[in-house]
Amino acid sequence: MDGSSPRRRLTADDWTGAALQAIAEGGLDAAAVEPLAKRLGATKGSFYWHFSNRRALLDRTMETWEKVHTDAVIAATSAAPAAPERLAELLEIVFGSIGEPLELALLAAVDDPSVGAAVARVTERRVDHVAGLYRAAGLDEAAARSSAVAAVALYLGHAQLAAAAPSTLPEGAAWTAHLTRLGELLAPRP
Amino acid sequence: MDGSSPRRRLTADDWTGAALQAIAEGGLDAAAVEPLAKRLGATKGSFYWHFSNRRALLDRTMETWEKVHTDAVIAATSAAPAAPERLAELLEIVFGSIGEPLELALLAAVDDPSVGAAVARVTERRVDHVAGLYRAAGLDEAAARSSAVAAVALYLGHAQLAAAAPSTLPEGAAWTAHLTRLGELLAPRP
DNA sequence: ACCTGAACACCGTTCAAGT
DNA sequence: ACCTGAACACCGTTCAAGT
Repeated sequence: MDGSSPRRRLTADDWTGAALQAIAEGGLDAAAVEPLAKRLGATKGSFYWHFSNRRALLDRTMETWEKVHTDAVIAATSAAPAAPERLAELLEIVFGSIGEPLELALLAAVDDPSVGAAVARVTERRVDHVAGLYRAAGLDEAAARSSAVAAVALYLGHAQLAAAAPSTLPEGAAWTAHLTRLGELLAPRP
Repeated sequence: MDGSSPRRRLTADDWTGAALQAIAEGGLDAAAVEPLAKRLGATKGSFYWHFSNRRALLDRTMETWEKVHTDAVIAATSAAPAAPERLAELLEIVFGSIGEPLELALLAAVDDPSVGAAVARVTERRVDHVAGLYRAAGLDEAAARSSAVAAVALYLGHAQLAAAAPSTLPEGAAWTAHLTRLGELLAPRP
């Protein structure tokens, strides 16, 4: 009986952790100071000791997400040497992560400045990374970048369809395979 | 001096019109009852005569957008007979509309139930329409649908990149042409 | 029929006061 | 150093009262 219930003193990480959980469960709006305080068994006044305002909380929360999530994805896809065969593998990993509640909630909330900026940074890193793979597969700089942007756009659009209009999506492994094949098609070479 | 400034009595359409304008300018949050009332020179009480609550306003606003926007796009792309050559033309029209402030604001606000539902319905219609074009181009039902979903996903993702990380996008007509070419590549046929 | 004005709830923010 | 409690502003919502 120690790490579970109402501790007396809180850290900033307690607030960002609660925020991430709230966002995954109820969208960005759920990360409101008063509800979070209730969830943590504290008062709003306590919050304002750790953060200057709600915006600061969201910024710090997105920083955390950025580090944990992006680094994980990039690490997972850059462990082995870059090669044409790795392309399909990477895209499978990327397209396979579609549907995580937190990521869907964040994509749906790019309206918000903190979320929008973080998603933009993460997206840029993804594009860079995928462009590197296309380069390693033999494309020149410009073609690699165009193909990478198209691949990431396809991924983002698919995630949005999954979130906003799931009934439109074809189902099953055949569709995933189709998407993966598309990722390779995006590169304009015979 | 009649149709311009502070009329005495307002209609529901005045409120939805003001809402659309506010959303395009400042995002969904800008469509708040009090600011809209100020913009229209009325009180919040007046709003609640025309609508039961803010949600009802957003629903009706999205209905308006749905009719005006989608019908326009579909009409513009279904006037001529469906044919393989029309595919590139349609995709050019669709990809060309990327960047309209209102559409970007709505895509960024799919978080909201009213906006999310409307965007979902519009997206489904777009998929149906594009699938019809792929069928007319010779694909069978399943392949046409997969290709249509992929094309729309590519469109949505591109719009999201334009909104959230514009600096990532390659520039100019060459890139638009690349996208258009991709739309055709999405259909798996030699 | 359409609108005003005052009221209340909820959440963001501040701050004096407590431990 | 960290937190409570009361206060105030802003926006959503209600409603009695006006025209």
